Amino acid sequence: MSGQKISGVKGMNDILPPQIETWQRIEAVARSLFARYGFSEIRTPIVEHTELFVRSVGEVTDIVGKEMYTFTDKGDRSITMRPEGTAPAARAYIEHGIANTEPLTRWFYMGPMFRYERMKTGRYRSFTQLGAEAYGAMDPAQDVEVIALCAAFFKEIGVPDVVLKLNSLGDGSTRPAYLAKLKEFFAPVIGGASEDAKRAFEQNTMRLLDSKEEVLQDAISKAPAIIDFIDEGSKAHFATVCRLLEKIGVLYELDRRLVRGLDYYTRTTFEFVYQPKGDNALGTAGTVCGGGRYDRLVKELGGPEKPAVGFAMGMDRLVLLLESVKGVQRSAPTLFIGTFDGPERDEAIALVMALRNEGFNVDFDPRGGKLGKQKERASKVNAAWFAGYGATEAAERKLKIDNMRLPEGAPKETVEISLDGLRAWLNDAGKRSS
RNA sequence: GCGGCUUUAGCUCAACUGGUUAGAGCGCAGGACUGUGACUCCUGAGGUUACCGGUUCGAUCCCGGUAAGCCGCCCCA
Repeated sequence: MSGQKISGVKGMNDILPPQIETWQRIEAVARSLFARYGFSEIRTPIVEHTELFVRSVGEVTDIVGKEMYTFTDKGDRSITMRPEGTAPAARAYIEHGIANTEPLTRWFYMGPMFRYERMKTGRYRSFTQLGAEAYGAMDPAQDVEVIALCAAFFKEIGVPDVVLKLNSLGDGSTRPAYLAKLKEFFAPVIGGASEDAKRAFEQNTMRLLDSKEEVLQDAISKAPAIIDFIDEGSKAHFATVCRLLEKIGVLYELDRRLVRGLDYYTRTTFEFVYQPKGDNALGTAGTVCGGGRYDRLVKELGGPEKPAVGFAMGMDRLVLLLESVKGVQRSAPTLFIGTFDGPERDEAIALVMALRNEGFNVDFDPRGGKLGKQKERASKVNAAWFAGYGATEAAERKLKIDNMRLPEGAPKETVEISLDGLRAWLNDAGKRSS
């Protein structure tokens, strides 16, 4: 009957304190930075009609082929929990006729995505993406703005060792010719490869280029690169993207074999990959951000002809990465006030609440108890300062405040502050302790 | 989806080739200090050794299954 423990669903994790603070920091930096770049936040539902993803992401991709959480709702509709954010954003863009009200639209979103995959570090069934979409600009400056936004984000958040990889897939006009060449090239060696590779060969030949299979490595290194086949317009576009990136000081690496898994990409594609010198906290899940241009997606989904560029970042991976380089940081109160039983306790509590309402980070122990225990508690929550408030303090209208963050073996440091001067002192102490 | 590894207290890990009351550190709780003070000392509470079954006189240890996690492939953020 009762008492049976129920665990969470495999691959879907809870985020609890103190780890939540890393998430909130990322979210805060994102909101502020994206706003400065002119991007507005959108929120779309977790689920969409299955058809949306089949048509945009591509029928033969693994995402659509075997990784979607799809179910039939009570109205007999086929519904899918979104496996990515670009298609829902495009759907909303079309559905609300945004193209009719503004020629240029820049959006971003954050939220959970769902894919039924084998679990690994940095790869979950429910994962969170932070993505941006820019509609309406064909100019290479738009590609560059989006890429620069990513680079600025990594810099601001303090993620080291991410390198930008860049490639161009062309506008699609020359792709059939390229694919034919590629198939021809791999045909002699594909026989010795795995079933996975053979399936890729048939259905999604470009994917072979980032296969890790031993028998294919030699061929991969010599395989024709799509960038040598692309149309003149795409070539010029790509050259400008590269030139502008150099101009604004964003470092990149050309990666002739960079192909992306979703069907809708055209022209510029890019990835930010975590490549530290030592241990890699992400293992083989090193891609932290992937994006590119998808000039035909909006039209293919029934909208107007509108070019677009965007990217998606894996926030779970970002969190993992930040924790591996910075550890988990926990916010702490500036001042912890200890209370005594007696008539002054009400005053002490009122003081705590008043200070909080004025914007100060002040804590106390609502359980009361011995002052020693309260001070222990203050130490546990890493309070910067501690002061008892009892009969003496109430009478003298001043606090004796102890420094709780003294280095090992240092002499005690206690300051006496009048209640009237407390706000000014806290302002100063808050700045120094955070 | 394929191959390999792992699972002992809330956390990190012990326990000789299967042998009886499964340990430690951290954390948590209490006391020394019957309320002006924490980082000291003492004490305590937590385990059907992931779950189900098998072999055995006897299983944390061996075998099978299930679940969860990890590594590589695949895929991708």
